[in-house]
Amino acid sequence: MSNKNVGIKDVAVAAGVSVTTVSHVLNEVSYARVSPETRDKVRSVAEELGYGPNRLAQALRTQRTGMLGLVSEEIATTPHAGRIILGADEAAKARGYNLMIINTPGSASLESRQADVQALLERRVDGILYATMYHRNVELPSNLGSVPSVLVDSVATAGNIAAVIPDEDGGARAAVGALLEAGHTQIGFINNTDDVPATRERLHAFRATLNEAGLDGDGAPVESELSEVQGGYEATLRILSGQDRPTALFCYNDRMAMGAYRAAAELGLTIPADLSVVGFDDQELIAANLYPGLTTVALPHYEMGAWAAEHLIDAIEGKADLDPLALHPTILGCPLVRRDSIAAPR
Amino acid sequence: MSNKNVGIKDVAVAAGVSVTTVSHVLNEVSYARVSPETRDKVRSVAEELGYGPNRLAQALRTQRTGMLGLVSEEIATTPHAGRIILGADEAAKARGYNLMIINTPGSASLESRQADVQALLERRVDGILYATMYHRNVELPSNLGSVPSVLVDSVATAGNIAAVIPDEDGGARAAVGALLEAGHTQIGFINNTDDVPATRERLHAFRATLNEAGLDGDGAPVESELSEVQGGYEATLRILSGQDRPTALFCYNDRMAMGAYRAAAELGLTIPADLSVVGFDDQELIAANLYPGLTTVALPHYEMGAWAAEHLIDAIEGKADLDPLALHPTILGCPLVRRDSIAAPR
DNA sequence: CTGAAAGCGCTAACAA
DNA sequence: TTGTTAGCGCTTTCAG
Repeated sequence: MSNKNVGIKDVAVAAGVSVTTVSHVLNEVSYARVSPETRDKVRSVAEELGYGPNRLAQALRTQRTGMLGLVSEEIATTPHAGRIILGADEAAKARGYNLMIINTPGSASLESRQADVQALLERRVDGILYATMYHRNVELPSNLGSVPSVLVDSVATAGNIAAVIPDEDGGARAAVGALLEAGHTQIGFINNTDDVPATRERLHAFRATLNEAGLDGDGAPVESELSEVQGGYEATLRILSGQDRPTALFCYNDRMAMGAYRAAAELGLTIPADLSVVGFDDQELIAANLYPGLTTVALPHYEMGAWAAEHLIDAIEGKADLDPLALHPTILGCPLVRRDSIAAPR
Repeated sequence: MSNKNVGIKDVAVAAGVSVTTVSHVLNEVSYARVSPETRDKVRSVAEELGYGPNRLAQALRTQRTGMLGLVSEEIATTPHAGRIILGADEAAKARGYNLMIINTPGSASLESRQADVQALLERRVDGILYATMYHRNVELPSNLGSVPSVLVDSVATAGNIAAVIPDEDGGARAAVGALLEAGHTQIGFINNTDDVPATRERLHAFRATLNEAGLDGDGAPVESELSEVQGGYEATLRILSGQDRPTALFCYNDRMAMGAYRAAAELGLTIPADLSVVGFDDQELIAANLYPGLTTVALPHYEMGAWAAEHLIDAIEGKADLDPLALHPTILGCPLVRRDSIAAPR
C-alpha cells in the first residue's frame, strides 16, 4: 500500500527540488531556510507518493538507530517480564524509540548471553535494557558496556551499572504495617528458602517493623519453604500448629499465600475472620482470583521498565549521565494493594 | 570491549587485502575463491580487532534486515503473549533473525495499529507477525500487506492472509473425551458469554462429543457467564443446583474452573471424588496450583509463535509461498494436560 | 532560499 | 586468486 520503494529522491524530482530540500523540510531542520510554498509542496508530494523514511539509511548516516535492545530472561514463564516490556515499550515509543527483544534463558551461560548482547550491538541499538526475571545479582556479559545500558530488576555483581530494583524493604513494611494497623499482634512470616535479596530484605523488614511497633520481632514465628503453592501450604500448616498461633500471616509471595489459603481451609480457618493474610507480587491471576481477594504488595515492573527506558534514552541523547545512577541502584516503591484478606483479629 | 567502530575496511588494511576479500571470507561467499592462507589471515585479524559486522549497512545494501516485526496485543495482561513471543523468538533466532516488538492495546484504533505497522515498515523488517491476545477475528491495518505477514491466534475478517489458530474443536473434544473415558455420563458445560470463536466451537464440540458417545448432547446442561473466576463460580452454583446434577464439568477456561472449585467446596463437594473438572488454557499459575491440580487443555501459543516465524521466514527467503496458507487458517493442536481433577463418578 | 556532493559500512558486479 | 568501484537511502557541509 504505502512507502513502496519511494525514496527522498523520488519526492525530490516529483516536487522539482533537490533532495537536500526534501530532507530539510521533512526533518524540520532548524537552520536551513525553505520558503513556505516549497515546504507545502514537498510535504504534499511526499504524502501523495506515500513516502516513508528508510530508518536504516538514516541510522547508517546519523549513527542513531532509535532502537533499544531489551534482553529479557524467561519472557514466557513469568507475567512479570510482560510488564517490564510494556513499561519499556510505552516509554520508548513516547520518545520515538522501538524495542528489539531477545529472550534469554535464566540459565544461559555467560557466553550465550554475551552472544545475545552481541546481536543487539551488531544491529547498532542505541542502548540496552537488561532485565532479569526476579530481583537478584547477575554477572553481566562484558560487551554490555560498549553502549549505554541499564539493568532492570537486578543489580550487577560488579555493581558499576545503572540499575532499578523494587523497594523490598518498603513493600514488606507496608504489608506488615497493614496487619498491625488491623490490630494484629501475633504475626507470622511465611518465607522463601532461596537465597535472594528479597528473602533477606523482607525478613529483615518483617522483624524490624514488629520491633518498631513494640512487639517481639525477633521472636516472631517464621517458616520457610520453596516459594510455591505447596511450600506455602506446608509452611502455613507448620506455623499454625505452633505454640502461639499467629492471627495473621505475611507471605513471601502470592503463590505461597495461595498455599496458605488452602492450609487455612483445611484447618477450618476462615480468611480473614480467623486468619488475615498478605502476599507479595500482586500476580493478578492469583491475587485477584483467590477468595477472598488477596491483599498484597505490588512489584513495580511496569514502572521499572519505563524508568529504565526513560533514563537510558536520556543518556543516549546526552540529556543526563548514567554514571551517577550506577553508584547505587534506584529503588522504586512497592505499593500495597488492598483486597479482602485482612480483618481485625478475633 | 568489542566491535568498537572497526569496519571491514580496517580489517582489510590490517590484513593487507582488499575489502572484497574480507567480505568474501567473512560471509563465506561460495563463488569467489580465496586462498586458505588469506582466509585464515583475514579471520584472525578480524577476530583480533574485535570486528563485528554492521548489520545496518549490510541491510541497506542487501535489502534484508534479518528482522521480524511482531505486533502483539496486550503483552502484559496475559501470559499467553509471552509464549507466542518466546516461540517466535526461538524460531527466529535459530534462523538468524531477530524480533522487533511493538505492543498495541487490544482496543487500539485501526489508525494507531496502522502506525505501529508503519514503524516496523520504516525499519524495513523482512516480515511481520501480528499476534492477538485471544483467538478472534481482527480487522487488519491495510499497510500490513506490504510485506510478508502472518497472523497469530486470530483470523482476518478479510480472510486473505496466512493465519495460525488453536484447534478449539479438538481441544474441547479431548476435554470432554477425558470425562467420558472416566465413566461420566452426566456432564455439564460452564461456558463463556463472549461471542468469540472459542465460545461457539467449544460448545459445539461439547454437544457433538456427547452425541457421538450416545448421550444427549443437546440436552446436556450448559451455563454461561463472564469467563472469569466469579462467573465460573456462579455458573457452577447454578448448574449444580439443577435437576440432574452433573458429575463432571467441562469449563470454558481455567479461571472459570477455579470458580467451579470454589463453588464445589462451598457445596461440600470434593474434587475429583464428587465432581470431576476439566479446564481450558493451561494457565500454569492456576491449573498447576489449584488443589487438586486441574486437568486442562493447553493452548499452543509457543507453537503458534514458532510456526508463524518459521513460515514467515520461509516466505521471506523464497522457500515457500504464503498464499496457499492464506486460504484457510492453519490449525494447531490443543493437547490435554492431565493432572488430578478427574476421577470416575461415584 | 536552494543545491551538489561526500560519505555512513557494506556487498557484488566487473576487472585484472 | 584478488582488487576497484558503484551504489543502498539518507544527512549535512559547503557553495551558490
